[in-house]
Amino acid sequence: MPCRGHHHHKPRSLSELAARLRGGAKKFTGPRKAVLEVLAAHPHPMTIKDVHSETKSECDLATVYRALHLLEEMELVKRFDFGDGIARFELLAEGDDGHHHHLICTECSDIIEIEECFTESLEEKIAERSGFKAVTHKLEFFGICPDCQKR
Amino acid sequence: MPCRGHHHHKPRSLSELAARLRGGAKKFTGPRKAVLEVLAAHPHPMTIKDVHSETKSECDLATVYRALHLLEEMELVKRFDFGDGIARFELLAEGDDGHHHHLICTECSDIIEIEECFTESLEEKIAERSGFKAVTHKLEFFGICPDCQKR
DNA sequence: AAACCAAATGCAAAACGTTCGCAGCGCGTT
DNA sequence: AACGCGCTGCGAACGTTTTGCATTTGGTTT
Ligand SMILES: [Mn+2]
Ligand SMILES: [Mn+2]
Ligand SMILES: [Zn+2]
Ligand SMILES: [Zn+2]
Repeated sequence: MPCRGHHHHKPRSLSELAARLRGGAKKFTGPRKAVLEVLAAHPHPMTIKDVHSETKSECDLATVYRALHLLEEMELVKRFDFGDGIARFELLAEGDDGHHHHLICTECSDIIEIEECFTESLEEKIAERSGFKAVTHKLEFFGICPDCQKR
Repeated sequence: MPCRGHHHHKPRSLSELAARLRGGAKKFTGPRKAVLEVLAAHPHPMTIKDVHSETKSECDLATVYRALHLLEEMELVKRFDFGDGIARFELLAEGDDGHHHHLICTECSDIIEIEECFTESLEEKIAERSGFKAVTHKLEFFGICPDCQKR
C-alpha cells in the first residue's frame, strides 16, 4: 500500500476540531480556536513563536505551548524537528497520521513538502535485523533553493 | 559507489588528532585531549553533558562546548540530532564524512548504528524535481529494543 | 438564568541546553 | 626563560520551553 501523501487527505473543519476537543473532555476555548485557525491557514510546519504572533498575540505564549501539546497528544497536530532546536507544528487532516518529510533551504528557510516516504521497507529491514519493534523514523532534507542559488 | 559504513574506516590516533589541531594553528590542550579521549572510547553519539562528566569534570562545561564546536568545524567530529533538543557528537575516523544513521530505543535510549544509507538516490530525485542544490538529509530511526519489549 | 466546578488562562518565574564576555592561564614559539 | 596569542574557567546571559499559582471561563447542573 503506497503512501498517497498527506495533502491528499481532506482537512478538518473548525467545527469538527471543536467537536474533537469536546469529545475528549477538553474545552474549545478562544486561544485554542485562534491557534487552530492559524495552523489551518498555513501549509507548512510553523514555529510556536510564529503561531503566537499570527494570533496577533490574542493569547499568551505559554497558552500556545499548552494548546499545541494538547493537540499533539490528541493527534490533531504533528510535531516536526528541523534540527535547529525549535519545534514546528502542522495541522493534521482527517485520517492522516502526518508522516511525511520536508526539503528545507538552509539559506532562507523556504520549505517544500515531500509527499512520498520511500523509507518504509528500510524500516522493516532494520526492525527485523535489530529485534526492535514499532520502528519509526524522522527524515528531513536540506539544500539550497533556486532563489538562493542566484544570490 | 555504495557506502561502506563509517565503522569500516580506521580510527585516528590521539597523536594524529593532536597533529591535526596544531596543523590548523590550534592548540592541543588538556581539555581538548580529555574530550577526544572520551569520544574515542565511545562508539555512539554522546551528549555534551556526558562528555563533560566522563572527563571527570577536569574542564569546564563551556570548554567542552567550545572544543566540540572547533572539532566539528575541523570535521573531526560529527553532530547528530535525535530530536530531543540535545546535541550529540561522534568522533570521525580518517576519510569518513560521518554520514550515517541510528536506531534509538525510545524507552532506554539504547543506540544501534545503521551503517547503510539507502537515501542517496532519493536525494538526487528530490534535488532534480525541486531545483534545490547540495541536498543532504538527516535520518534517524526510533523503536523499542528487545530488552524494553520484555518489561 | 444562576450557580457550580473542573479545566484553562495570563503572568511571572524557573528550567534547560547553549552561548558569550572577560580576566587570567598555558601551549607553542622565539 | 620569556613572550604572545589562544585557550580556559567562571559567571552572566541567551532563546526556547516548562511550571506554579491566582484568576477566569467553558460546559454542565440546578
Ligand atoms: Mn509538511
Ligand atoms: Mn553513529
Ligand atoms: Zn518517512
Ligand atoms: Zn543517509
